[in-house]
Amino acid sequence: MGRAPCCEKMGMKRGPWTPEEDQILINYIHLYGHSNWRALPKHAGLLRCGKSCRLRWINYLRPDIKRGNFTPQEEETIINLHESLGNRWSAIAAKLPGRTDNEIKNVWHTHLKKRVNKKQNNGGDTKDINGINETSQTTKHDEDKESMIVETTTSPQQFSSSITTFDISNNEIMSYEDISALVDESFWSDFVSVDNSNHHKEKKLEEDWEGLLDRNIKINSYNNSELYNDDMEFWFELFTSNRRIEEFSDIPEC
DNA sequence: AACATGGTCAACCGCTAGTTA
DNA sequence: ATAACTAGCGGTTGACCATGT
Repeated sequence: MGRAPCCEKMGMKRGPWTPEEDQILINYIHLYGHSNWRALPKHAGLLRCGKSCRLRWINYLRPDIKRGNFTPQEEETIINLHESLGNRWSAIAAKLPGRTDNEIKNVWHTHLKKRVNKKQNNGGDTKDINGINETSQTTKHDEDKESMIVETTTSPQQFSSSITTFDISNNEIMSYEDISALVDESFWSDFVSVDNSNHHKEKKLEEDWEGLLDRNIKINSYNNSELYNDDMEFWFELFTSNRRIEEFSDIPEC
């Protein structure tokens, strides 16, 4: 069996993502989900390979990503899990809500590995990692885990700390309400079960998307100072509203 | 001030496993 | 059964930044 080519190398853009590309990707996934990464960039109008889009979404754009420094508790968890799981970063990430395997891998190689090695060389007192007394921290640790999960879905800071923001709330570009207007109640169930032969429905979806894309590209006015404020409000509102979270959770997992 | 060095992290590469036709 | 394809994973790279000399 021959290895399938990752993507068409010719004409595919590489390197850091621009805010425009991020916005296109996030808007597209809001509308259609990501059932087929390979086809996604073509339909979304992105000059990226599907793999790159997937990585960008999973490691950076996903709404439940928790940004910022790892807490001592998280670091402790990583060290403990690494001891039992080894370099299975995705398995470790599964135990840390809002953290990606890539991020955990990075923090392991840059901080934690050294710390563990040092500890082992010193004879290793495993009770106090990062200056934390494990015994006294146990209950607090569990509480922190709980609050960590809540924060993951409610804190607007995780988005404001991100380099990239999206002006989805800006009326001139594309508000969530705009997207919702395009996406009626039955959209997701219809879309998820869409029959490939149903060209009419697909055509309509394409038209909706192209209209959205057109608007965003035409405007092409990135005023970052405004963007940050509006963006933060948007995400805060989005993730503090149960109704919206439910709607958002309809995006199919891959 | 200029350069060297090391740390950080986003993104890419190549492989494997799973799924579909 | 198997070829073709996709998603996901872990390792690696390279750009950028901070700090040291």
